Amino acid sequence: MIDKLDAIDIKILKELQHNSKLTTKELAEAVHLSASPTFERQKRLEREGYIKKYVAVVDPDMVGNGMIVLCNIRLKQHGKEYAQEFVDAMKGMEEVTECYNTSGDFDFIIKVYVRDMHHYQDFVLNRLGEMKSIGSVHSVFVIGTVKDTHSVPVAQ
Amino acid sequence: MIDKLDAIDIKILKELQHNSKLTTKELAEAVHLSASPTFERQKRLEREGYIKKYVAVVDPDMVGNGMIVLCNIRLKQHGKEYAQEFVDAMKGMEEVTECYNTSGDFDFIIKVYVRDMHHYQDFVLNRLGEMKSIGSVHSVFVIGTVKDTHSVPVAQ
DNA sequence: AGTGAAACAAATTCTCT
DNA sequence: AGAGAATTTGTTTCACT
Repeated sequence: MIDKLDAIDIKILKELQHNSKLTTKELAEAVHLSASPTFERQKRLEREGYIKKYVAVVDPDMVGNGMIVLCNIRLKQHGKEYAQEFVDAMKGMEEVTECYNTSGDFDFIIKVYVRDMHHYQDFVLNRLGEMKSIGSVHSVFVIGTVKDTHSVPVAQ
Repeated sequence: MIDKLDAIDIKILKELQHNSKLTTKELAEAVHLSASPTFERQKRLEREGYIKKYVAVVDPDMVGNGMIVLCNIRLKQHGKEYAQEFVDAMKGMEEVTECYNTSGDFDFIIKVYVRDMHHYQDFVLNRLGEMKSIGSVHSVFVIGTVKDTHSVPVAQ
């Protein structure tokens, strides 16, 4: 947990969330330590699960999926089967990158990346529309991305 | 753009979005090519902006910020000054990891990572509450994360 | 826990096809 | 464009503090 981390561990997490291609030497300089303890700390953070994985961040516009829709979904009923059908379907759809069970008027909110409005229409009609678990869909369109850090805050 | 990518480029993007720690040799095996052309393709994808950066994915629970709130915000007025104050403030807040300008009843939706409800209360009252640009705030709490890939779909 | 050197592996470049 | 060898650079381990 967080209280097992000292200031240097926190700095390492912040640096690597920003740029995981830093060499051990560069990271060591950033945290004012030599390479081997820095390396050992990074491995410990991986081993203990603070760092889940390392990924490349791909530009959605460049790969032709620059349109983002936040889609609020209400299930038809709140039985286990309906929820399971929905959850399994979301996990299998590539264009759905995030899916949260939420409080409020809707049951779920999903983030969908598509090429354009035509593809979104196809997604809603032919993919969501085919599911018996879904009661209603309310689409919120992203007009512009103001901020999208790929970092989680790390408490000090 | 996407039409400049062949099937191998797309495979490389998919693999690296899943795990950027693959060695050139491992990536080469995955795409059935030898190391040097694979390496050259990866560099090209970086150079041309398909890959924006490489990051470590940190577990929010492990670092004590496991609570997610999706916060819908309406500005008081739609003048440029108000929007600018809001946007600049969002960029400066670590707990706000995403901020989108949206269609619909609200102007923006932000994703906030906090420790617990007390911290969220503090965030709304003392951080958002201090801003003259904000008209109203509607909080949607994340009960559970069903899916959170750190990947964008790459069209085939 | 940290340092610095040594051993090892991977990234990067180059030449040839 | 891609393959394979050669070189450079980074990772990982180890002996010492």
